[in-house]
Amino acid sequence: MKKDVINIYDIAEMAKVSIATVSRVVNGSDKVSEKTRKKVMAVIEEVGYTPNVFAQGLGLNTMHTVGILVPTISDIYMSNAVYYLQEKLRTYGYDCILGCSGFELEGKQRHVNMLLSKHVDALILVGSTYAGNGEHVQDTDYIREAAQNVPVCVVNGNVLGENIYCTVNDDVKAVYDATSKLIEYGHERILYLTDSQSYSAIKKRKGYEQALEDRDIPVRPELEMHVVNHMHAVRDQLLECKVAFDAVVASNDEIAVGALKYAFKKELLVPEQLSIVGYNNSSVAIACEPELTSIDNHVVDMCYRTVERLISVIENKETDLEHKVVIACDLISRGTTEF
Amino acid sequence: MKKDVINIYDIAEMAKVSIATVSRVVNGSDKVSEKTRKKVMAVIEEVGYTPNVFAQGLGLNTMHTVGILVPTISDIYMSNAVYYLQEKLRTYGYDCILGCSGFELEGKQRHVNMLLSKHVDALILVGSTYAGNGEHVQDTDYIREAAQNVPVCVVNGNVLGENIYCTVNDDVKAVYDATSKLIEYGHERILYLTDSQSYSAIKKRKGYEQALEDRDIPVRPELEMHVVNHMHAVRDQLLECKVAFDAVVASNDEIAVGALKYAFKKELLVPEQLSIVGYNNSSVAIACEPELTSIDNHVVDMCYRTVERLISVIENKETDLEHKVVIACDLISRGTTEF
DNA sequence: TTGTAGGCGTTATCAT
DNA sequence: ATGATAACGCCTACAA
Repeated sequence: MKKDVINIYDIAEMAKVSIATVSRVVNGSDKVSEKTRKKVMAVIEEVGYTPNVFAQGLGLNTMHTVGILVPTISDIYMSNAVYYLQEKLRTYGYDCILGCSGFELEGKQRHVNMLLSKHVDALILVGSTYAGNGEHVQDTDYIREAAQNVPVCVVNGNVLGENIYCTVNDDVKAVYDATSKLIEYGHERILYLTDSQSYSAIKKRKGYEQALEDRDIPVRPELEMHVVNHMHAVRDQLLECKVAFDAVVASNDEIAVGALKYAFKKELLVPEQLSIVGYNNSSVAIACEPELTSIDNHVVDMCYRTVERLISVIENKETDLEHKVVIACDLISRGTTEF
Repeated sequence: MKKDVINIYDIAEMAKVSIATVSRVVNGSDKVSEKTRKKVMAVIEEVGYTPNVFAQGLGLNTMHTVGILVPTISDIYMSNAVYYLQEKLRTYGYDCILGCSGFELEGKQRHVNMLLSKHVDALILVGSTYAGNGEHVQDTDYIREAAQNVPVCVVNGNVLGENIYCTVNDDVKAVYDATSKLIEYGHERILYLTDSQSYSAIKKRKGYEQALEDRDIPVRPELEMHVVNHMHAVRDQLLECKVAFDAVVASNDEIAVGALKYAFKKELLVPEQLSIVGYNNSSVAIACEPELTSIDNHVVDMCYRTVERLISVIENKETDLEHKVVIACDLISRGTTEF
């Protein structure tokens, strides 16, 4: 079944040169006469020779591969990010190897080690879940440890440490602006809904609270609700709770759609009686009716910037890059708000 | 920056044994005395030694890795599939390396070769785009070629060839049943919407046509529309077209939601004046209102079965497996149909 | 410009 | 049960 694999010796023999010469041709060395190069290339093309990556890796200790880790790929945000990351990496000649770590520390550590053991040239962690919640700094120690071996990038999270490069959204400002708009339009009882305590969730809440404080509106704890990340669950939770509210800021679009379903059930007019702002500007934001006003976090930019910086670290060994780059967000206005 | 990597010689020296013994311990050979094993393990644990995968690969020509190829990961169906595939593969000790090939032949070929050049132990192609459209059989030649090196699995597509294993949905039956139901409920002018000519799209249309024919309802070409896979595009296309219809069967949920948006714009009552059936039972199906009746293709089952069969091929070298396994679909009834 | 030879870290086949 | 040693396929000084 298996095709017999041909190696550098075969090529050398067929082209009547030494393996060193073949190697030079393959690696584009300029110390080869044009004539020999042509001769060798002809043979290579003819038999379709590809260098054995293991042997290459053994000597060079690299495979031109970067490891991408996400908590779960089964999430629109993550899968988009992975798509753009790998697309950009390809243009630089890097392939990627994927890991889904789950949200628990143990899984994260195991997967980081798995990727490191494959000798990836770098590690990209996608999602603020990798940034811990700021309370237990030691929860991100495994990242700093990994960074001793290869450069580590964190997309949408901030982790301090040498050889770690972060790209984050300006979540505080985005939510601050959205909340401010809601206040401008007369809303005072604004509900903040989130499903996590991650780095970015915390920043979003901060933006929410700051907007209220700046307008001297009290921040009420009962208006900061923790929910399960599922549309129906959010809807039901809202139906059961007794607090009054006239607007919702959600930490992702699914949650926001859950709020929309709540309004539908209660026969509230949207946006007149209930305004809703989502986050991520994903496809569910336009699947619903009215369509969701949502904050676009520019995943494409984030990913491209991340890869560009990473490449400059890998190839130029630049180590004095800014450790954190901030990407602005956009408010995309649709039918669930008056603005 | 880089930690000095320790190797099998270091361990051997520290444990005062030969590298052969260390290798045996690492690989769980039973030809090692309990005493030596303990001694060696102690050293390994202490310094945290992991075998170099390149060196291992060089000798064994495998990395316990399978390549997963999708046209794009930025698609709910694909990202879910990848998630379940890699999850299941992990339980068998295999990691995965991901490629996004796009929908063009050239990209597919390039990525298959890329994955093969990494010496993956197997290849999994996700999506009926890899099955070609049945017209140009030679378009799948590169898959048969790849199958000469490693087993190839196709999820949701059928490709003939030795060492190729396919898992497909019973799309014909699923759409046949859904269409039949619509007919039972009095619909006669049923629109079939699709965005592709892939293997599975063709099967869906076949189910649609057969259901009509079996009830002596003529199959009208103008009721089989090709659309762009985007909700708004579908809505607009329907708004412009002049054919009358009272039901829609779509080849995925996004398209179905597009039809729903059309109904909303035209102020049609759903499901009374327009019934809609989607496909994939994805998250957009429950984001809209009324929620979408959709055909669930049991991605989880598909993926698990695929991996199980693959493993039995890899590990037991079983080659007499059925080349095609069919997984049934379920009709999930929601608000866009009367049933 | 080209060739020779040593090394990369394992695994596996021999002896012992 | 253990150890010595030859592959595995490539890269790269160093020699010619």
